Amino acid sequence: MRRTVSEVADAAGVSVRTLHHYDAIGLLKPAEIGENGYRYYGREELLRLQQILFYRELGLALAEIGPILDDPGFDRLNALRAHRAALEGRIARGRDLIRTIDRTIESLEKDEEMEDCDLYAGISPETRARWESEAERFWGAEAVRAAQEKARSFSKERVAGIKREMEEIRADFTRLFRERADPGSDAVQAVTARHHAWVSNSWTPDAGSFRGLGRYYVEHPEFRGTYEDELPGCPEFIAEAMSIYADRSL
Amino acid sequence: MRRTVSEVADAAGVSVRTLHHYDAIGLLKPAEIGENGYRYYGREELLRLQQILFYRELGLALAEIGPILDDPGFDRLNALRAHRAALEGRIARGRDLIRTIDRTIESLEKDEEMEDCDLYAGISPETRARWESEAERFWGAEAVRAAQEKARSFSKERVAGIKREMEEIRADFTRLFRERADPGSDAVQAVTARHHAWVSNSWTPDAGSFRGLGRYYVEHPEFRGTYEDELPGCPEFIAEAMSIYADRSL
DNA sequence: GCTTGACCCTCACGTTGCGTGATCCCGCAT
DNA sequence: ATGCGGGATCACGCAACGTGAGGGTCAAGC
Repeated sequence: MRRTVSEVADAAGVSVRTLHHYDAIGLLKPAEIGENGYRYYGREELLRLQQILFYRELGLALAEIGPILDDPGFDRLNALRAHRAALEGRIARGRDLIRTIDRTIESLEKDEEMEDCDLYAGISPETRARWESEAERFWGAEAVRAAQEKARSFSKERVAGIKREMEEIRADFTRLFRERADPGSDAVQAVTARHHAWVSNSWTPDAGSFRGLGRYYVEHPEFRGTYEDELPGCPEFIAEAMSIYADRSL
Repeated sequence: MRRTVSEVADAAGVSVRTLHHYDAIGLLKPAEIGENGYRYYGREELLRLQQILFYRELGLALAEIGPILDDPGFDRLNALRAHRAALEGRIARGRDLIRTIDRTIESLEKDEEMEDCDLYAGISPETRARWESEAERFWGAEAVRAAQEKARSFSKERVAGIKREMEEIRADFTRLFRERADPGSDAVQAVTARHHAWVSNSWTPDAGSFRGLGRYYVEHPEFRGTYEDELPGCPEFIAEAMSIYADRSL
């Protein structure tokens, strides 16, 4: 019932080197070492390896796994909670980074293809894909496809007009956000109503259904999140991101 | 206008060692090196450092930043998109890990405080806090506080009855999930109706409002996600997680 | 002119979790 | 005897610096 390194390695899906390493740092010692110096592992060690891999999978450092397995009275709960909190922090940070990257991408694209007369010019393919999947969930794939079909038939002037109007509403929202206007105020209501009317005129496949409009708008690059949810970033985001450092280094 | 290492380091918020390192790997060379061997930086280098820090902040590797800054024709868009995709993968993985950790924590707690007669016994403080904040967003802090007040006055028998009923509904849902029952089927409708009725009787501060019930239930440890959204994990999740490796190593 | 303290330099090892050789040993089949 | 498919032990390499060790330099006060 003794297994060699490669047998254990194959069975557990790790490399031989990994077993050597775990042995070297004292995390998993072989049950027995032959006269020839060979490492031999038993059932006990296999179970321990399983647990090691389980905690490793959770992202715990090898140095932390040893104590957890060795001390039965170890406070696994707190160890896990701490690790969980760290993970949440990393996720939140990752989301921030993605937002910044999206805005960077959009800015770069704006610079590059200013002449593009597409309705989606200046909006990253990622964001556009998100919009579309959002819209499909609310209105159905059929309705969205029909709307896109219709949009393709618009004249250049019509497209330019729509884009301008969209820009105006965007500018209004930006101003309100900047001023941290009360969501219940008349000014916000007016812009929201104008936005809703515009969306229903220009975009909504079924004008009768306003469900999800808020969330649809949520994904606009400038206003990510619902109105109550989160304040938007500055449009000159690159300048803003740079200024974090510029403030200190100039 | 020439700055020494520590001046630049203080201004940019990095360490002197970092500047040494960037010099060593050729990412940021000083504008000039004095006869004494001192590094002196100019405005040009400060701007470059800003950009380096900007991209570093996005999580790019130093080895990737050099080419981006040096080659004006470099495809920044694709570099950023690739990085974005990597970030999304990391986030998704992080969420999976957190779910597994939550279930592990809950299981450990179940083992430890089985005798706890609290309504929330066996549910992690994290999950409970999420439930509460969810509920507050739907019903308002006032209503939730009142409901908790009322719950505290329940007799032990009443609490036990509620928990048993909750367990039954949970078991029903689990079975349906396991069988991958059609969300529109009568069986699912029946359980959902029973659940709604139970929630409205036992918990809903305002019995007239069912808004958000779905999302409320979503956060139940066994069914994370809406019904259409995501299948639940096995209750004996630890065994399941372990079996990933057990299959291979036994 | 000398000391002092703050600042600069260049090694060079430590961190994390192994991957990837290089070189040598062991047992079994031909 | 020979070859091959395992073993074993170093030991360097990776990313992005942190952290001393040991030793020159600068500006200022005495």
